[in-house]
Amino acid sequence: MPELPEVEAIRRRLARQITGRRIRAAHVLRAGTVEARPVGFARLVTGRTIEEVERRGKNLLIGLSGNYTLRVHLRMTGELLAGEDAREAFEAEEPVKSVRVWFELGGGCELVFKDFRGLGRISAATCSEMEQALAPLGPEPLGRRFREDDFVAQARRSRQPAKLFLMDQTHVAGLGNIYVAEALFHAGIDPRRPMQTVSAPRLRSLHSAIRTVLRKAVRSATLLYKRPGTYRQSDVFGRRVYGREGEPCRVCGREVRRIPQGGRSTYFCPHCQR
DNA sequence: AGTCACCTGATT
DNA sequence: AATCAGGTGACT
Repeated sequence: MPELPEVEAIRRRLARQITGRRIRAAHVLRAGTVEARPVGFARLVTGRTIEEVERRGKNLLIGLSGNYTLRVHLRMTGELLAGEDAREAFEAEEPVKSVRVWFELGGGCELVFKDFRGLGRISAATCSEMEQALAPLGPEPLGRRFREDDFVAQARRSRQPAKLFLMDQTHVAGLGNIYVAEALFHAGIDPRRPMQTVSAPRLRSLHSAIRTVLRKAVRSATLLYKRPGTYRQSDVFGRRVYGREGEPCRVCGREVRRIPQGGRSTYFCPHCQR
């Protein structure tokens, strides 16, 4: 489900709920979800205190005492819920099918990783191991290290179609199918066009479009996550092209098209994006 | 660079 | 029965 803005919204909510709490126990209900043997995983995290909740790209990073980090990647349908949210999630499901990992925290608080498709992943490692694992990720698009010249230079070297270039987390971290489509529309770039052939001015406008689109989405996702679960990203954000196949482009009125790229759907306006 | 597998469910 | 779904990594 989530791309950077949703993960950021989840992070903010979670930080308030679980920071400072101790992990009293961890239960792995589906072995495939953790990247370790379940017992080993539980042993690694139990007894540690949650010091912070951070985000890198689409990864949630839960900083634990003793220089440990818990990494949660929600993939398509993962949810990480704490406190009230966790309790509700548990109670709403009888029998419990989609809860994959369950943590008992101090003060009777719970932390639940739910994921009906089971593609999400959780891992635990020392901080330095985790840094290594995350090293391939490109810069945070909303951070200072996402520099326009670097982005343009990298783009000019790539023959990848624009859509695939942006989906590749090593160039920029945190974009997914929706926000790539929206950013490319904003910048007026055809998603099929090899990055190399996009003009420098357009690449600069893409750099800025990525930030604008994401900033706006973070704001809206953060507001909507006051009630997690009820949230459907597609209802929310003022999408220009994503999911609008056959509907009129909001700028030129022509039909928005959908094409397959990299095994997934790309939405764009062939008139506005060249 | 492209395709597929990983899972489950909703929709056509 | 087939296709689609906001992601990623492992294959050819």
